[in-house]
Amino acid sequence: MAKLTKKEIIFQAAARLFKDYGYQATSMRQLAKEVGLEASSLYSHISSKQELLAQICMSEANKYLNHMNKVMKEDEGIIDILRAMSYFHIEVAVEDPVSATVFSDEWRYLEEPTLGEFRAIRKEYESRILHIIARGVNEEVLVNEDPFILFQAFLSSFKWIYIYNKPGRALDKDQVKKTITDVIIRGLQK
Amino acid sequence: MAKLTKKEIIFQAAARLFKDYGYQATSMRQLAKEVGLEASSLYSHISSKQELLAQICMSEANKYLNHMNKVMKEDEGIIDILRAMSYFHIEVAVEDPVSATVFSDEWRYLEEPTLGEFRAIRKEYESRILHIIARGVNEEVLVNEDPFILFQAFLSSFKWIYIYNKPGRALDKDQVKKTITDVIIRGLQK
DNA sequence: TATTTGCATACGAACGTTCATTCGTAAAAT
DNA sequence: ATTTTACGAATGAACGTTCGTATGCAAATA
Repeated sequence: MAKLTKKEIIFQAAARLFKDYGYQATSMRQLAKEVGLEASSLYSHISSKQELLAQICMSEANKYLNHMNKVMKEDEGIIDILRAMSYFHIEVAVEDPVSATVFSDEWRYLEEPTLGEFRAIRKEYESRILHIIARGVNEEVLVNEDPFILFQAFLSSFKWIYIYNKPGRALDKDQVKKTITDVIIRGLQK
Repeated sequence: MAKLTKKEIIFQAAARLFKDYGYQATSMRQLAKEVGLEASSLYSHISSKQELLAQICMSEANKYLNHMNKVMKEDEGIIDILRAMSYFHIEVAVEDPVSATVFSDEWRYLEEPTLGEFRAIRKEYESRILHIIARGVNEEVLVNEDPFILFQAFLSSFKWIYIYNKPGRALDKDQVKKTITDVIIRGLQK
């Protein structure tokens, strides 16, 4: 286990608190207590509460986009691409449910200009998935329905995972990957 | 259109603000401005901010539970029950996306004892769906996978709808009902 | 006249953040 | 080898602001 800097410890604790209580409901004093400091001492390591949220959200957003770039390059069939995307989403959700939750639920408390950057990355990412699905519909690999609805159905399949992957009730990663991916692909396929 | 009392107007505005900004990030002064009052005047109609959240969440929770009771009584086949549940979820999400969002995302800011009551209703509701799905697996109507995972896949299908049903981008209700229900049922079915 | 509704004002608490200062350590200078 | 300088880390006090809410009184409504 690599030794974490205090700054990393703070970010990690912040992510957990943001997930458990929400960004707005988490106070800097609460965060300070969590890492064994006074509130003011946090500012020796970070510049603002907003910076904490920004870094968590942006690094997570880039994680998704980067992976997308890898998968798309391999130029496989549509089903294979969707399957790979599904596996990756579930992998992230199970391995780092804390960051995934903050990324998913708390990004709306980002302020400009970070909010704009976040939205741009997200839009880029989503429009690429939408495009793949639209192609799948055109090529009659997927069911002949509105691609946007299918796209949302696809993405929403992964949204519950980080929420319900609680300690003591840990999900088997491979089982979730297989089950969810099979269910959604079967649902979308013609 | 029935004429709304001021109290109803306040609740409606509160739900919209809670949805747009979150419960914690919505201030009573903001809400007051929304309904053309001063903050203090709100308290002639309601007793607390928490009451607003409580009533919105609880009435929505009961809505789901009541409908479940109707559907279950008819004692149809498992696929028919799941199909009816899916239609109902989508109906609610499209018709009242505001309350549905608050119900779905903001309930965690409920305080006791309302939080406990809410959780109880929700648990009752979800365990019944889970039970149906487990039966479906046993009777080999649904795919032979962990019922809990299938249950989550089912419920998550509806979570995106209220979020993306924005003005100017309204979704066709019947189309969404048909598409989403078909996708999820096909995915779950053996 | 009695009751409801709205307002101005005020409250204590909590918020994120800044500030001057202290402490311990490690590098630099003597 | 000893002293000086520099610096990162941490602190408690305080800042201005905003929060949800209470109170007392005026205006509107019944």
